[in-house]
Amino acid sequence: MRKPTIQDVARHAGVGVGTVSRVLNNHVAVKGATRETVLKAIADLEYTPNPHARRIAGGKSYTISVLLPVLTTEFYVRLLDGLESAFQEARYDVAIFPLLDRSRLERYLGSHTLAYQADGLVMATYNLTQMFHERRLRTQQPTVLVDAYSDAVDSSFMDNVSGGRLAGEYAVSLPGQLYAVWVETELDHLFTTRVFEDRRSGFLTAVQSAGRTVHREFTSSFDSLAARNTAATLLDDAQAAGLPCTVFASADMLAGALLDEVRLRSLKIGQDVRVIGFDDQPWAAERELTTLHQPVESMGYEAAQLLLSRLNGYKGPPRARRFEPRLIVRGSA
Amino acid sequence: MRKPTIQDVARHAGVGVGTVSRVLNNHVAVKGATRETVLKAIADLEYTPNPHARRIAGGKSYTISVLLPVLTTEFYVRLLDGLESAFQEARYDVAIFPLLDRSRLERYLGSHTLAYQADGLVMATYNLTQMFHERRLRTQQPTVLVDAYSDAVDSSFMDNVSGGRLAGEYAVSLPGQLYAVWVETELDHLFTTRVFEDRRSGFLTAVQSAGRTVHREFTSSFDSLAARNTAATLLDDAQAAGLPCTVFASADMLAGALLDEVRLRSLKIGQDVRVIGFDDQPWAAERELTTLHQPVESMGYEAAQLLLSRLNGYKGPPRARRFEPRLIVRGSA
DNA sequence: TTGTACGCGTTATCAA
DNA sequence: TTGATAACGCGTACAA
Repeated sequence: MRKPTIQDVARHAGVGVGTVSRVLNNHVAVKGATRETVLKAIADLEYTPNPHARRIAGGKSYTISVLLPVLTTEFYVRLLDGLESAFQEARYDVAIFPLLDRSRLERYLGSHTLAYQADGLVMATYNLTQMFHERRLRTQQPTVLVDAYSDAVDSSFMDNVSGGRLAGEYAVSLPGQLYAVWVETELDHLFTTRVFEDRRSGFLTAVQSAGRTVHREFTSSFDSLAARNTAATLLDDAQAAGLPCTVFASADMLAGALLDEVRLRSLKIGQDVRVIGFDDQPWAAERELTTLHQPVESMGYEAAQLLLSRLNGYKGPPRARRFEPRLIVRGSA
Repeated sequence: MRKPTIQDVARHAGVGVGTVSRVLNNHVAVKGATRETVLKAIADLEYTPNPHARRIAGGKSYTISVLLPVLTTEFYVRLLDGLESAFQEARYDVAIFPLLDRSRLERYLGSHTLAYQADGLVMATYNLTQMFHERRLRTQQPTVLVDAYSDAVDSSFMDNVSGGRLAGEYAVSLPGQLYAVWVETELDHLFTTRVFEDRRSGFLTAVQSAGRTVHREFTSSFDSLAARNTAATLLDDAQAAGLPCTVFASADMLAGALLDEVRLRSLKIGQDVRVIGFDDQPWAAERELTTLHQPVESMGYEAAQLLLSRLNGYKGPPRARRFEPRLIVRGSA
């Protein structure tokens, strides 16, 4: 049997196709009763609109491209949840583009591909808008940054400076020397992010305001081996300098490595060594990790709203939506 | 200025729209001269066909969904190169779906989304067809497996048994004890792959045929920290048992960790410890790693061809395209 | 070998 | 508030 069309629904409901379309798109000018009739007909026939027909009739693609780093972090799953729920409400499809390599990115956005057809772009973590200015990308769609900030386009992001500050303020209230571990910014100047610099500057500010200093800082790449090595080096230093100590690990992954290493050395977490993470990964609760929780879904949802308003014609200057992290105190600190 | 349509091209070339369409779709019945005229008009106007209009007129989506594990390996970049080049020739768009989590997969394929609309599915590495049988996914599109095998659907894959055998045959020709490191198969029975079992069975077969035995086997998760730990444990054992030894590391990443650890212990690579990897990652050449090279692009290209033939109506039984790895001998063994 | 005309399933417009 | 109908841009019979 053929897939039902809007015509079938209209006939079944005894109305015109225009009315069905209006119901589908939540137009105001539909009487409650007829709306019900139409909705019932849609359910009866198990009708689903043909997206391609919409796209050609509407002159839009009703598609948003989301450019994502290739990382299996819970973070991006949650971010997508927020983005997708907002776009779904507005009947937009979401196409995900993993940022596998630079040449692929240029190819994707350069020509007649799906991403190019998209009505809007969401860029997560990396601010790729500089490529636009370099004229390497010709894309002109409305763009929103999420988990990143720029004064050139709309953005929705966590206040990482504030997160660092919260960590710092809490850290100085604890006894012992202060340590910090940062994540190395990526080498390619294109795929770069400022979140770790921000966390650092917030943390240092708080520490200085309290008249304290950070005993030693470390930098590690975002990699479990590097994290483990860094944790070992840090603890060597701390044990030599004398415990207790408090470590701000600017990502839960780094904090996890520290927890491992502390256990390995039979030291007491939350006593000899206090650890503050960042992210509140799903495992953070069971490992009793004190960390900063980010409202990731909200951040995604809001980013989507910013983009949707542009698609609906909003022309104002770039807007920034700043979200605040929350310190979750658990056993590790 | 408005985006040019097929009408504009026809007018500019002084032909009918039908002719332009035929040129676009490589139909045979077009005279060489008129084809040239049309092509020139297309170039002059910088015309690009509207994919949505095609989709509705043709009744197909001209889109292929590729389901990929979220791994930044060179492997998947190359695989996509092969897939995309084939699909592009046939004027199909490719949508990438990162396998972020299980629920997202179900959502993607479950209803009115982009993936569902696709004319065909490519599944890389993981064989998700069992979900279809469990009726968790209702998708009925033609499907092809790449880097995985199943007798239920078309597949294009490397002969990992043969790769293991090649490694084994070479390994037994070298002096010293034999070691092997395997990659732990994932826990979730859904996201699982047989490639490492296959490499193992091929390797063991070759070793046994030569009347030799593997001194000790290790298993590591696909993670640089675990790889490093495994490398250390292995070398402890090997140094105690007496060098030289030969190690088959079933993935270059594992081999790389071994190389690091060997250097750390001031042992001689290719002399005290011989290492054979698998994958031929870009860095393998400069690190002088003996490894197995996979024709990844070809594998992707062929997978695409298998799927395209189904889309063009081919109804035969599932076909398997087997590719052979090639041993690249370098300094490490 | 080529041009014309119709149909695909929507949205948008306009008159009722 | 609604229904009829004209686009939207392309593929494809069918006729020439």
